[in-house]
Amino acid sequence: MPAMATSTDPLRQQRQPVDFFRKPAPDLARALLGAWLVHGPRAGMIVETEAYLGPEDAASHARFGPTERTRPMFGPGGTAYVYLCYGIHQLFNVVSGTDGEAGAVLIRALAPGPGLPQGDPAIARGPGKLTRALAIDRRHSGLDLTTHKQLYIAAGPPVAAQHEVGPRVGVDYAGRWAHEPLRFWIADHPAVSRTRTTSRRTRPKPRNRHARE
DNA sequence: GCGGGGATTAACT
DNA sequence: GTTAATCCCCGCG
Repeated sequence: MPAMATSTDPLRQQRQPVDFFRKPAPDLARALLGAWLVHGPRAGMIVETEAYLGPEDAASHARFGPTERTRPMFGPGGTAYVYLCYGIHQLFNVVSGTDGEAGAVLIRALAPGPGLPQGDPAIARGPGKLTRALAIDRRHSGLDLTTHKQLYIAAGPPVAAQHEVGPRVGVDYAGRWAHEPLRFWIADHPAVSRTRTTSRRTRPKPRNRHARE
């Protein structure tokens, strides 16, 4: 029996075409849940995303207009945008919409697939960790995911995953944009990052509060 | 040029 | 809950 997929070869046939990416970032962020991010022999299923909009979005790199770093964000949907965060971590984004219209989707977490160790659900949990797991870095920024031989997005299982919505992570500086519901994740999936802050499970003890004052 | 800060992570206390 | 690691981007002058 075939059982577990150990190769990305079958995913090659499922590559998403340009039209898939020609939608607003929030729509693409939802559509990417359950899809595969593939880099050569390694792949993971996308379980968590964030949408970043154009110059109006105070949390988006597009807020300063196109620069050398952010130019891919202003390109056609289906382009890769990879940048360095905190001087250490490479963060991978999928550009949304049409050429000239800024927007991108940050991939925040993957469930390990072909080419990755299956035993550790946290191997690609977190935007900095998944690029390391798939060996993606800034050299991939600007590549066309709809035609590149090694790096692309492939359609996932036909069943649409149940997803949840919340504010984006790490953008407290962005005023009202910090609160917009632009983060999407597959409900209860073990590979989703920041589960503690998300579900505020850290609230164990109301104990004896009636004794106050 | 210079200086502040960030779409993070892991290892602390 | 706090912090170090670490570096390039961006705005300003």
